[in-house]
Amino acid sequence: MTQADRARATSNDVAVLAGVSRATVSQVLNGHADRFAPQTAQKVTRAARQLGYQPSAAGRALRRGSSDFVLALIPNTTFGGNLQDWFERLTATLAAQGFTLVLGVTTASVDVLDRLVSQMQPAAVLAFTPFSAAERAVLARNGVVAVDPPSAARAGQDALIGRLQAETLISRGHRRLAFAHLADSRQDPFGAAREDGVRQAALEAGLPDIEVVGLAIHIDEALGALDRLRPPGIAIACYNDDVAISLMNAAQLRGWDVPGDVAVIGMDRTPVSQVTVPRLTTLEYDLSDAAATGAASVLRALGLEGEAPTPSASALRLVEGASV
Amino acid sequence: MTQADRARATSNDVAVLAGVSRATVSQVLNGHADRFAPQTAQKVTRAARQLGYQPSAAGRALRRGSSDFVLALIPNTTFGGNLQDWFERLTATLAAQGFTLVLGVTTASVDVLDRLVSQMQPAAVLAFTPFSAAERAVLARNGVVAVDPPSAARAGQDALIGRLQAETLISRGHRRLAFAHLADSRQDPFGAAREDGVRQAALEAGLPDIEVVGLAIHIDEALGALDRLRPPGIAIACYNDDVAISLMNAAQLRGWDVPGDVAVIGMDRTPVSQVTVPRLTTLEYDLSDAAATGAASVLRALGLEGEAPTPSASALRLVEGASV
DNA sequence: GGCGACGGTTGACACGTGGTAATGCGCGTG
DNA sequence: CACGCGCATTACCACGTGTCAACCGTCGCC
Repeated sequence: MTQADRARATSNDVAVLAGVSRATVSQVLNGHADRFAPQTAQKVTRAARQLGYQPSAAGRALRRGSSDFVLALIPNTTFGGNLQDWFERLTATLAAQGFTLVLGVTTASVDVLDRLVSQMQPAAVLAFTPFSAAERAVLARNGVVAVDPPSAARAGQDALIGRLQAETLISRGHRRLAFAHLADSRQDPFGAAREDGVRQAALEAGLPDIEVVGLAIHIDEALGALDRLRPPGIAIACYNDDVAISLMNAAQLRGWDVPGDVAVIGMDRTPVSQVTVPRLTTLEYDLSDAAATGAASVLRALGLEGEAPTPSASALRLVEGASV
Repeated sequence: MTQADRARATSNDVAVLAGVSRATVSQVLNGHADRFAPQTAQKVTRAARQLGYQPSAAGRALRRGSSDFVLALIPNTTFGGNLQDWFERLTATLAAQGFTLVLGVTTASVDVLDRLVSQMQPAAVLAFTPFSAAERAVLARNGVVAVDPPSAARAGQDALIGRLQAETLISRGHRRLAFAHLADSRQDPFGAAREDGVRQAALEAGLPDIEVVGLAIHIDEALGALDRLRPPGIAIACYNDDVAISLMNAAQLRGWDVPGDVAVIGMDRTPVSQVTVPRLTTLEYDLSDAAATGAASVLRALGLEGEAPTPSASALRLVEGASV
């Protein structure tokens, strides 16, 4: 009732209310309740709840040398709408373990990251794309745990994406397959694994090896890439929907029919991909799966519980359009 | 050279190197340098620079009750334009005043914000969209400065956007103008001001009042909205590029020529907007302007220097396509 | 009955900072 | 020459937390 009425309650307030010393409060609330009599621990937890006690982040950070913040570096790509979903789930999972998620942006200069990390002293830094050497140095210098994107699981997931794209194309009768990368490799961290997934599926189906192109989101590059693939009769698995839309429009400019002459499948199911003519066939990725993976990685890196989740195709859903 | 070689330097390290007491260091570095002999102050600042001294955020926060973090709440909308650029500039401006920018995401539940704010005790919270009552309550309870979006400047900027869209359409000879909102008002916080901008420009040009539609990014809604505008001979200023692309594709499905029968102008210059057929005419917004506005608002709210910047059209650039 | 053992609890310290009361010093004046 | 006065510098405290060594009471054992 009077919870959180006034200023923040300190561990001393809890101690007074529970009739024990502050040291007891600290130990009970930090996982050492077994050192005390059960009724003492209960008194403490009850008092803490009654006061709505939340330990001061500043005090904790000062004493322990690192905060309870987990810094997630979001890539430069535009925010998909489902980022919010991802963020909410990761926040909830980490909050259950006492961590608080905050966001940073990966910038060209590491100075920003340096300042951010040295100020916040986060418990861990999580990224989607592999850390650069400079970034890794900054993190090491500040003694911060760097949580790499779970490359194994991630690669497995990406291979699944490529495989599913290829199988969709093959099931529609296409026999000459290609993979289209996003040219800027900085924005295409998952392309290699997806390309491999497409290749594997093609080989297993007894098709010839796939062809590979790369393009930036620019109509001239899309035209060039399409010409190199020698339509008609080409089926292209694309790194993302933007690449797919670029190629689709290039095909229209060249007078090729989609999907008759050029088949295209994307990835991400961006809103725009569902208003194109023809509507884009693409894959939707349930980010809650990625959130679980990310949270597990963080917890494991911090030495807490957390099993390595296996990549599951259940997070991938085929969005049927008319481009294959 | 040996700067930042090992662990963080403390104010004590600076004091030892400068040959003074720690309190002297604190006062000199906290704006009370005039209380000391010039050469003493110089010794301190020199030693601090040599060691790369940065005061511990935890220590400061513990002592002062609030941290030097500024929390920016990014809206749920797809963040058109270059978030990275905006983030970098705002970070730089705030860093010059000793503040560090971190990002949070606005979620439906305020619990996330509550936890974030109570943990971080930020110096200020900055948002793009007006705070809800619940959010404001959370901030007030935690004694945190809430920096409202500079609605006046923001509205002025949005009015400029609408005006520029309208003027572009008018200059191409279009006489029946419309504005297309994004249906989900939660994702369309700036639509009203932009619609007004279009309307004003139309009235000043002696044209009839504009028509207004709203649509989600879905082809059926786009078709419905287009039909309500009774082509041919309609020129549509759109809330963003996604809306514009949707309407362009709807026009193609209905057999209307773009821009002959239906003219469309977007906003944001998303990558995809430049590979459409025809290429979309749109506006590009230099986010550094918004960053300057945001930074000034924060500094003013914190009682520091900062003049209110006026909205300038210089931040807006017309990207010539072939859709008008 | 004395002594060691042991579980339960607590005082004391350190983390790094910012501010305030007090100290030392030098210099001018009576 | 002594005294006081102003100023540069210093000692100390508080912020809230986590942890360790030390303490205390009780029990078992010889």
